[in-house]
Amino acid sequence: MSSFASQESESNSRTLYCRKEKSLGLLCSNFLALYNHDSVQTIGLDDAASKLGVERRRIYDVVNILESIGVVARKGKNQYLWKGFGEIPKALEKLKEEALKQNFCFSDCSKSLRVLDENESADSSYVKNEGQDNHSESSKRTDIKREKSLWLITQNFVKLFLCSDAELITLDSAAIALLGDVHNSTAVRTKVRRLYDIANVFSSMNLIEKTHHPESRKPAFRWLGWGAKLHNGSTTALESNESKKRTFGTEITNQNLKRTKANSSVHRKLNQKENTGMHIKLDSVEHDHKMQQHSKQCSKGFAFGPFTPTAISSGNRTVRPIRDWESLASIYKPQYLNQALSDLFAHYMEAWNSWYAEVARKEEIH
DNA sequence: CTGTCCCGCCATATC
DNA sequence: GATATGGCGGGACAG
Repeated sequence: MSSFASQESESNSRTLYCRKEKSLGLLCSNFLALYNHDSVQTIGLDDAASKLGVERRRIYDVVNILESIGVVARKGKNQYLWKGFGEIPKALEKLKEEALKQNFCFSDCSKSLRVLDENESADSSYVKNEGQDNHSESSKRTDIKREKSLWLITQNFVKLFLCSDAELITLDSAAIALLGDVHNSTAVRTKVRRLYDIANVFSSMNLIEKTHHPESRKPAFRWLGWGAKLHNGSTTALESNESKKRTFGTEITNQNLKRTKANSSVHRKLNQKENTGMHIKLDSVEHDHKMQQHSKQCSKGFAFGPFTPTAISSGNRTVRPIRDWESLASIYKPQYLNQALSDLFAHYMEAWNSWYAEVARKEEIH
């Protein structure tokens, strides 16, 4: 059957389609801002989808990524539990232990190590150890279904950072490392797509940061971590302070505008899946240069103001009243509640504040 | 052009 | 059967 759903792609839908407004990172920020309250216990997927103004499929993406670092946990059908950011340090610690245990570390320069990874032949001793409390509530035959991509990829991606001495990782190298097959270009491309998704979510949480290699100009990501970036490699520590609370504001809510799709051409392709066995092999390791200045992206999602859910009508009306630019500007002002982070970016904030004050003054005069 | 990555088809798991 | 979940990659976007 042919479904022409996009009829009104005439002059009406001439609207400015902005890809950024639909990004997973923004959606994640909105999601976090929506549920990061102490009163929140459960998260309904339908509720989230409608409140955030996105289709359900996207909620799965966000939730799966967040689940892999402990922020949420699956409770049941359509239901997730909000665990909070306090779980992140624990989750990261566990991931690191796991990674070390399974030889996940890669050194540098094309050294391939194996990661014990189960094949689908024998599904037996595969426990997900979900939750930091390991009490007797396992061993049910509720064996976790093959935790496929996103959840696993995310965890492995994190492990890559946690165990790597390289602080800059390109998505290509990560994909190859997580794939163990340098040759299958299609698989690598698909993996890279997923890594982009994850990277967007992590970037919105400031777990990682996008940069470039010093002179390679190649895009790469740097691990920021959740807490303070401590230089001495102290393994323990990790005093879970609840003060590490970042505010995830929402700038522009996701809208329902659709990308102008030409036609729903039914193309099919036999797919092959061949991601079993993992070889860690990362190269292109560069030493850290000095922090380059102002690598902030144009749209920081920090805000301190109250979250304003879309509250758009369930249809595709998508009328969002744009506030005045002053409040928008205030929203754009970076806000770090974390002490170390604010320390790190103090000069940024200073520069920003002075600039902002100047602009405000001029505006007033004007 | 390359890099990014949104969208949604449709396979699969689950009810 | 219906519904919930999410793998996957085409191809639109951004620079």
